[in-house]
Amino acid sequence: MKLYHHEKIEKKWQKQWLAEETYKASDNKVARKFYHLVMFAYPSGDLHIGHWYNFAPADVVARKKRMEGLNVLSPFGFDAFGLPAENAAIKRKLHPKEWTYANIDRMRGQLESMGPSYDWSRQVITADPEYYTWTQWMFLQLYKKGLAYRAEVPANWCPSCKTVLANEQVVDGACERCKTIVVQKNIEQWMFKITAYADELLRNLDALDWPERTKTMQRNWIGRSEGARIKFKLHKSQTAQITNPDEIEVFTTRPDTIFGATYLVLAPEHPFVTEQLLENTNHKSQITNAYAVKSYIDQAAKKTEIERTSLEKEKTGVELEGIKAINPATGQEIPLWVADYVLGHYGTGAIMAVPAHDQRDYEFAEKFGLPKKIVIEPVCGDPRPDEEYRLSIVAIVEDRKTGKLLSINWGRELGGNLFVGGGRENGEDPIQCALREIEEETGYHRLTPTSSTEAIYHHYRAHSKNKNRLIEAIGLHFYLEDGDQKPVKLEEDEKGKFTVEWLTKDEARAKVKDPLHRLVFDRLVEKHAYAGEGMMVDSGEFTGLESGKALPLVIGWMEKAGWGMHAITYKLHDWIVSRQRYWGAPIPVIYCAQCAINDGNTKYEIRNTEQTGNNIILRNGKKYAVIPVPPDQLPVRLPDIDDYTPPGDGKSPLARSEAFTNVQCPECGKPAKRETDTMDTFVDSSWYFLRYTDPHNAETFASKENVAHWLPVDLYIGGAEHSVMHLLYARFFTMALADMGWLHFREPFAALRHQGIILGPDGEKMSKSRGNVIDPDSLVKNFGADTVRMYLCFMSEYSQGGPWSPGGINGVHRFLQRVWKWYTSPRPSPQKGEGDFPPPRGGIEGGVFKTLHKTIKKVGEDIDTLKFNTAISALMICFRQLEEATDVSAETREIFLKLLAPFAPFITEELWREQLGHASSIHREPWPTYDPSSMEDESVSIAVQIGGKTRGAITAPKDADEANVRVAVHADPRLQKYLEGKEVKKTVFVKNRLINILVA
RNA sequence: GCCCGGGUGAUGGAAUUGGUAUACAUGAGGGACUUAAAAUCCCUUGCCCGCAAGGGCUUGCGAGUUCGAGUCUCGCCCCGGGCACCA
Repeated sequence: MKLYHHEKIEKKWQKQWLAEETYKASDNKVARKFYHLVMFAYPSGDLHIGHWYNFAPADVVARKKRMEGLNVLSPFGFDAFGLPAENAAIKRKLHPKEWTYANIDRMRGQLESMGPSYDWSRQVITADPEYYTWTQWMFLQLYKKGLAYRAEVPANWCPSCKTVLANEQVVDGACERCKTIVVQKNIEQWMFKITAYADELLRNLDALDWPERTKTMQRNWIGRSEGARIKFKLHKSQTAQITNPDEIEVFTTRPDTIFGATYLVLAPEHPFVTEQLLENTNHKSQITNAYAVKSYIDQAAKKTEIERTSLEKEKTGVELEGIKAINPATGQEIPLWVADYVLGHYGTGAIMAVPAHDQRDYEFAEKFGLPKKIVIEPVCGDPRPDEEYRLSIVAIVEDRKTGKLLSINWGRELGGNLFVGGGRENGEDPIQCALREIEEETGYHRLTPTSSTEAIYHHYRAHSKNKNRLIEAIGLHFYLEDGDQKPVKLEEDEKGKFTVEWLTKDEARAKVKDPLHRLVFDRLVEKHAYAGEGMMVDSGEFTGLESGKALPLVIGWMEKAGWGMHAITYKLHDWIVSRQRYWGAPIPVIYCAQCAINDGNTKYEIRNTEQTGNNIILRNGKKYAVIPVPPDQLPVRLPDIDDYTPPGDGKSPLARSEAFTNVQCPECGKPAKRETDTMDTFVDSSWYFLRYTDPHNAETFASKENVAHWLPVDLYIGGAEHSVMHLLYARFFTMALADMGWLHFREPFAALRHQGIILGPDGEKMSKSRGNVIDPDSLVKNFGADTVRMYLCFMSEYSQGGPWSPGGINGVHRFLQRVWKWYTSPRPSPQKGEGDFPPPRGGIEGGVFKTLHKTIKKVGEDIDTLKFNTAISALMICFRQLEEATDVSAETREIFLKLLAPFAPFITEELWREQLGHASSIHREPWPTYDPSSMEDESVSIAVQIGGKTRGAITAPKDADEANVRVAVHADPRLQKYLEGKEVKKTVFVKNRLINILVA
C-alpha cells in the first residue's frame, strides 16, 4: 500500500489537467450546454475561506454536469479595477497596477491548489485593455441610446475615498468600503438611466429561479409605488410677483384622500424653496419669513443622512409665510411648510399632507397645530342581510393618575374585554350618552371628555339579541379626574353578567379584540391616524363611496379636470457611474468647445444621439459638445501617471495629466478636452459573463454565435451581499443590450444560489482584529485540497454557512484516508462471473449493489440541488458497506470512485489512473446511472403504533397488505402485550410505512 | 415599526414534505494494539426514573387540527438578515 501524500498528487494532476485540457469548454454545439458561473474574484490579496466556500462546492456541480456529458462552461476571472485595490496600493506606495496584478498571480496559484475545473483559457481581467475596450464600448452604446447622460445631481461624496458613490454603495449613510460618513455634494456626473428599466427589472423577478429573499430585496430597492401626481396652484395675491413656477406638484399613493389635504410640505432641497430664497434677495419673493426658512434649511443641510432618519424622529419644520396653495379638490386655501421629513429625492420632493389619514402628517399637524380633516370613516366587519341600524358610542375612560383604562370583561363567550359601549338614541349627544352608559355599567362619574373619533361603522352579529347589526359609533375618550372615587351602586339586573376591570395600556392592547373597540383604542390611546380604507365622507361627489373602489374614479376625475394624473414612482434612482479616481476604465468621451459652436444646439438635455446629434454641456459658463470617442480609437488607455492619489477637489487624478487631457476633437480636429473621470467598478462586472464566451475576440465584446450558444447562465453561485448592486446592474445591462439587438435574452441569470457565510470558530464574523480567521493555505498544507473541499461541502447546509469547527475536518480527512487505503490495499480480485455487475440479488454484494444504486441516485440529486452535506453522508454510508463486503466487483469500485470524483478530484484521479489503471481522466468519465428496479427492497420495516404511540416495528414483505401486517403484529410477542384483552376500534394503515392500531 | 429567513442532542447538522425524530460527522467516555504517545480499530453516548426487565419525557414556549405534528393553523418568545419619515 502506498501512503497518501496529498502534496505530490495534487501538484501532479494540476499540471496534467492543464496539459490535457481536461476542463476546456467547447464552443461547438455538439452537446447540450451548461453555463456554470461563480462570481469572479476581487484581487484583494489572499484567497480567504469564504472564497473557497463559494468556489469549491460550486465546482462540484460543474464537475458532475461535465461527467453527465453536458458541455460545461465554468470560467474564472478577476474584477481588477476599483477603489479597494487603489486604496490598498496607495497605502503600500505601490502602483495600483503592480499591486493588482501581483495579487492576481498569487490568487490564481491559490485557486489552482483548490483543484477547480475552470477553463483557464477563458480567464478575464477587467483591468486589461483587451477587456476595458469593451467596457468603454458598452458605455458608448448606452450613450447613443440616451441611457448614459451627464447631469448635475446631489451625489453621495465620500470624503475619505474622495469620490462620488452610487446609492447602492452607501450603507447606513456611510461609504460601503471605508465606513466614512457620506456627504451630499452637487457634482456633474455621468449617469446610467437604469430607471428606464425599473418596471421590467421588477416585473421579471417573479419568473426567475432565485432565492426569494434576494428577489424581495430587489423589489424593495426598486420600490414601486402607484398613485397620482397632483398639481396645487399657488395663491396669487394682488402684489404677487411669483413668476415660475406658480404651482407645486406632489406625489401621493392616496389620491382618494385629496379632500383631506390641509397643507403642503416641501423638502428643504425643493427647487421652489431655493428659488424663493434667491428671489428674496431681489425683494421679489412673497415669503415674509425668509430668514427663518433659510436658517431651517441650513440646519437641515448640516444634518447627515443618519441624523435625519434615525435617532430624532421628532418632526421639525417651518411655514413658508406669505404664500398659500389651493387644494384643487376643495378650492380651499392651505399653507405651505418646509420640513425634512419630506425627502428631496423621492417623488416630486413635495407632499400633500393629510393629517387625518397619514401618521407622519398627523404627528406634524399635532406639533404645529395644523387642521386635520377627516375624509375616510373606518368600516369593520362585513355587511350581512337584514341589518338593524343603530347609533352608538364606545367610551374609553383613562385614570389620569395610573394611566389605566376602564374595561368591562364580558367573559369569553360574549366578547371578552371591551370598553364601555352602548346605543345612542336619535338626537342624543354622544358625550351625554357615554356618561350615562359609563355610570350605568361601571358606576363611575365625574369624567372629563377629551377627544373623540370620526364615525366608525361596524357590521356584526349581536348574538345576545340574535340580530345582525350595522352600528355607527363614535369613540370617546374621558379622564377620570379623581381616581379614588368609589363607583356608585349598579342596577340589580346588570350584576353578574360582567366584571369591571382596570387595564394597563399593554393589557388592553393584548386583551381587547373587538375590531370596533380596537379602532377606537388605536385612534384615541395610541394616537394613530386612520390610514386604512373606508367610507369616503366630506369628499364632494365621492362621498359615500368605498375608498378602495373609488380610487381609480378619483384619479380619472383629476385627470379630466387637468390637475392630476395617474403616476408611478420608484425608489430606484439612476446609477451614478463617474468616479473621481485613477484605477478604473476611463470614460470614453471628449468635450469640444468648437463643436458646441458648430452645432448651434444650446439645449442641455439627455438625448438619444443617434437621432439628434451632440449633446451640449456647460462648464464654467462655457459650452462644450459631448463627443463620444470613435470606436476605432478605443480603448482610451489608462495612462501611467506619477501621482495617482485623489486630489479631492471633485476631479480625478487623470485631470493632472496634460498628455491625457488635451486631445484633438475626433469630429472637428480642434483642440479638445478628455473626460477625466473613470467608471464605477460595477460597470466592469455588469457584463463580464458575456466576455467569457469569447474572451479573446478583438472585433466585438463576444461573437453573437458564442453568446447565443452559452447564455443565459444556467446556474450562478455567489454571495448574497451582491443582491442589489451587481445583480441589478447586470440585469439592467442585459436588458439594454438586448434592446440594442446585441443579445437574444433579457435576463442573464436563469438560476441563482447564494452560499452561506462561514464564521470564525467563535461564531463571530471572521476578522483579523478578532484573530478568528481561518487560513485556507495552511489547511491545504495539512489536510490536502480534497479534504478541505469536501469538508466545506459537508460542514453545513450550503446556503446557511455557519461557524468553522476546527475538529470537524478530521472526519472527512479520516474518510478519505480510508478510501485511499481501501483502493490501494491488495485484495483478492473477484473471479469471472462472481460478484460481477449486475450481481445476483441477495448476498453481501447484492446488498452493496442495492446501496450503490441508492447512492448514485441520492448523490446525483443532492448535487443538483446543492445539498452537498447529505450527498457526502450517503457516500460515507455506502463506503462503510463496501469496506464490510468481502467481495466487491471491479465495476462497483469504479462507480464509487466516480461518485466521489466531483468532491475529491485529486485523490480520485490518482486512484483511477494509478490503481485502476485507466489512461484518461476520471473527470471525463460518464456519470454513473442507476437502475430503479434493482434499488427496491424486498422487505420493509413497518412502524407499529398502538393508540398513536410507537411501540415497535415489524419486518414485512414489500407491499404487504393490511391484513398480513395485522397478523404479523398480533404474532409479535413484544407487541402482543399492548393488545391483550383490548378491543381494536380502528386501524390506520400506510403501505410500507406504518400501522396504527386504535384500541378501546 | 415593516418584510424575509431560522430555532432539533454537548457541537455541525439529517428527517422520504403529515408517517419509527436525532441519519452522517465532530466531541466526550471506555476498550484493543503499543515500552509509550500519535495514528488506527471496536463499543457507549438525547433526557429522566429503575439493579434490571421496563416505563415516562423530548424538535424555542403555549394552544389547536389529526389515528398520528419537527413538518399544517393560531398566539407568543428568542436569534440572524434586509428595509426604514419612500408620501
